[in-house]
Amino acid sequence: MKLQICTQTHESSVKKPNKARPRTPIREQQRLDPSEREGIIAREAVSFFAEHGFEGQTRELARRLRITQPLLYRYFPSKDALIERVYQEVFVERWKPSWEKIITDRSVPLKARLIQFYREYAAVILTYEWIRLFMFAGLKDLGLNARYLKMLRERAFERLIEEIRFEYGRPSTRDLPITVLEIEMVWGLHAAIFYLGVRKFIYSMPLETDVNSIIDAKVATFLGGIRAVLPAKETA
Amino acid sequence: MKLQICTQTHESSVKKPNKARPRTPIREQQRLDPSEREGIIAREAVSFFAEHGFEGQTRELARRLRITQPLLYRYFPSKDALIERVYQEVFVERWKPSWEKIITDRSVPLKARLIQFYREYAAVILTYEWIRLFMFAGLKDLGLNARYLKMLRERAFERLIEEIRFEYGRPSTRDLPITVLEIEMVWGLHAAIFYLGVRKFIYSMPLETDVNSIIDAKVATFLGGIRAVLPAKETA
DNA sequence: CAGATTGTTGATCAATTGATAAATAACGCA
DNA sequence: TGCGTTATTTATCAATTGATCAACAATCTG
Repeated sequence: MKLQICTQTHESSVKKPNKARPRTPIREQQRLDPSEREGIIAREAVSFFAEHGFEGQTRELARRLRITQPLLYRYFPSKDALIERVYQEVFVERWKPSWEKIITDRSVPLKARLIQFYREYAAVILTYEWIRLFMFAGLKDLGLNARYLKMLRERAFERLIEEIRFEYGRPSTRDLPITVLEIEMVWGLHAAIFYLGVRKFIYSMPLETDVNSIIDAKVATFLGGIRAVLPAKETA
Repeated sequence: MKLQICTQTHESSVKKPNKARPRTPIREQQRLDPSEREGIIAREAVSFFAEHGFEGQTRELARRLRITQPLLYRYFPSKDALIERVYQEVFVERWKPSWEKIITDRSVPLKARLIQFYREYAAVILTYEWIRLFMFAGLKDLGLNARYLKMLRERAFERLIEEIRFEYGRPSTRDLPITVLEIEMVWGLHAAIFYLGVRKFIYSMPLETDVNSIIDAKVATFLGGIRAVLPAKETA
């Protein structure tokens, strides 16, 4: 018997065919356009599965949506299909192609590029939904995480190392493959940022520090440290 | 009317009283001493829940143990009690009090102490069971993770910072509280190591490098970096 | 070997839970 | 206003799943 909190977006459309139902102003169930309903379900599913994991029950999700459980199956053929949509919504849609441009824009100093990229990237992944869903997905296996990280490596990490090589006058990664040490350094930086999200959204430990300043510091340390593991300058 | 598949455990038990069973060396069901059975169940539960999460079904756990599902309830009053035992087994039993001595033993150079501690600590937590159970517990909430990390901070991190302060001639943490920056540096080191386990056991990404050498490198970087954030030397 | 003790199993319950189909009702259109 | 379309609900199924209890049987004791 919970308060009928209106879902902010629809209640106004109610008075559509006039008639002015002077009844309780309480939100009524309504018929929505399929695409709109589907979007609402998908959005709520993101939040729901992030909180409860993929074992969360469709009935409770429906309750949060203030619809009945079978209606979910009108829009998604199965629970797995809904989860697939959640992945799409979070791990694909939230990737910004502009990040790749930031990294490679040599008109900007390298350090500034790194800071800008990691700040923007952190703003996306350091959220309750992203961090928890990524972890839930990993524990469930599925190749999702490996696939995502492969993309992250190709689109961001490898370009990033190429830029660092260039900055310090080292051979291109096309001529001299990325070394284990180099990629390990990048992983280390990534770990530091990602772990902030783990502490906050999985361990429930409030961060005592500003994320951006942590990122700035980590990037500075990173740049200082990676020089030591770069391949030698092209001799002769 | 189900087929009476003999549950592999009894058919041979027919010829009951001893007599040197030269029969197939196949595992026999047997009456075990309660304490022994309990230990076996607890051990398998650790492995089982680490793999499937706490939503893993008691029936499948029982199948892995080659016992029937109700027998679990002879030794543990509920599934939650069994899970509680799993926590105990992994997060309490595996903590080594000797670690605290390693950190504070000033007859050994600081860097060597740090390396020894983190190597030993990593050997314990960088396991399939530890990493995954810790993450499952975190996602399920429960205060477990916060409690564990509080202990880790008190028993290890704070002593560690005290030793670093001493090494560099800074005021004791008893006189000057640990700063946010200091503890954040330690978290960073911890994150780097922990993330190795996440990559391996949650993302299923094989590590290409020796863990110990990574630890050595991280500790070295850490020691170099933390000097910069230590409080000023006691003046006058 | 008889009888007691108790570790173990088979049967079963009640609550969940993903999924389906028929009934209901809101909306658009003539 | 009446009718068709279809978004939504009600009712329900079948498989799961944590938990209980009486029956069974292995081991011990006298």
